[in-house]
Amino acid sequence: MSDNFQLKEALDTLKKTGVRITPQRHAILEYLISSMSHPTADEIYKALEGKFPNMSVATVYNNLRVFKEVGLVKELTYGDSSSRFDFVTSDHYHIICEECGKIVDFHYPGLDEVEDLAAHVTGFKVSHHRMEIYGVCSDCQKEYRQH
Amino acid sequence: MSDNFQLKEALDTLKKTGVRITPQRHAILEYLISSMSHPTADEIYKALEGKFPNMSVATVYNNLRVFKEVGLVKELTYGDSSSRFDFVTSDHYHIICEECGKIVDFHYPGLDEVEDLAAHVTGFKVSHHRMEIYGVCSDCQKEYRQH
DNA sequence: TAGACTATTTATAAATATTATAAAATAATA
DNA sequence: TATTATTTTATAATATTTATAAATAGTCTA
Repeated sequence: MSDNFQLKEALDTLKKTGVRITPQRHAILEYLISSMSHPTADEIYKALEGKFPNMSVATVYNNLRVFKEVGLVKELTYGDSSSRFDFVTSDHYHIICEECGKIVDFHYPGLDEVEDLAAHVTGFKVSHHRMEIYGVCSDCQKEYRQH
Repeated sequence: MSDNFQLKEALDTLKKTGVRITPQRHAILEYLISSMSHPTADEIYKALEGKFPNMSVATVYNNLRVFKEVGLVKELTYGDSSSRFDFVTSDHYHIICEECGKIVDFHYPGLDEVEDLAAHVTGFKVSHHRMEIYGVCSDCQKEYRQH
């Protein structure tokens, strides 16, 4: 699935849900898809400074909220100060390096069983879950060995 | 396991790790254990205002950090603005109501298998994971039906 | 026990992320 | 084209958390 296709689909979703496709929105989506990372709002802002010299940070926040509302983007809140934003593709989880902060995707079938048990025990009507794993990435493990 | 026993154990941990047991620390721990909730730093601060009229917010933050470092407390970062702090007892997870924000504990064996797979696929050395489930609690489900 | 040293608390200021507001600009619609 | 609604910008406001320095309390040793 190419970046271009993902972008087209995303723009389609916006059209369907009646959200205007402004140049800023186009650029933010494009960046989220192509960057292959999980940028903060500020990182997005800085990355697009060249193209949009007078874009406001508020615009980035506003549109990330809009994208979240139509389900194109997920907000990730880790311990650190600022949220990170992830373009939603398929069911994948994240593993996060506690040394350098790198976030790597990995795929796993999904934890339906846990959801079912929790629903049964607590009486909740479950909508979704969140899971991530923490550790030290191979690069940082090497670092450690050298010192 | 009574609150009192948990508190004693916690104080013991502090002693072992050479962390001084000040009245403020005692009170914060006591509150975390007895409250059975997942308070924010500010909630803790407000709850102890009576006992310690001139305690600083910084003290709450400082000590929560200290407790985290010795493993007595976990910091939970959800989407909302402020972190919540949870006294670590045993391996349990949280299910969170999207309507009223209530957080309920539930026990589950632990997701070692996911950790192993992630470690294998990504080359990370895994230390721990985080998982929580979102849904609507039974109270809020009732609310909905009435309106 | 006195004195020296260290850890902790307090009070305050600072940094930072995010949201709110109002005016200007842009796009959509009739 | 005139009107209306949406979006962006610029700015200010809010709130959480951290940093700093002085004051206090606790610990240790001579």
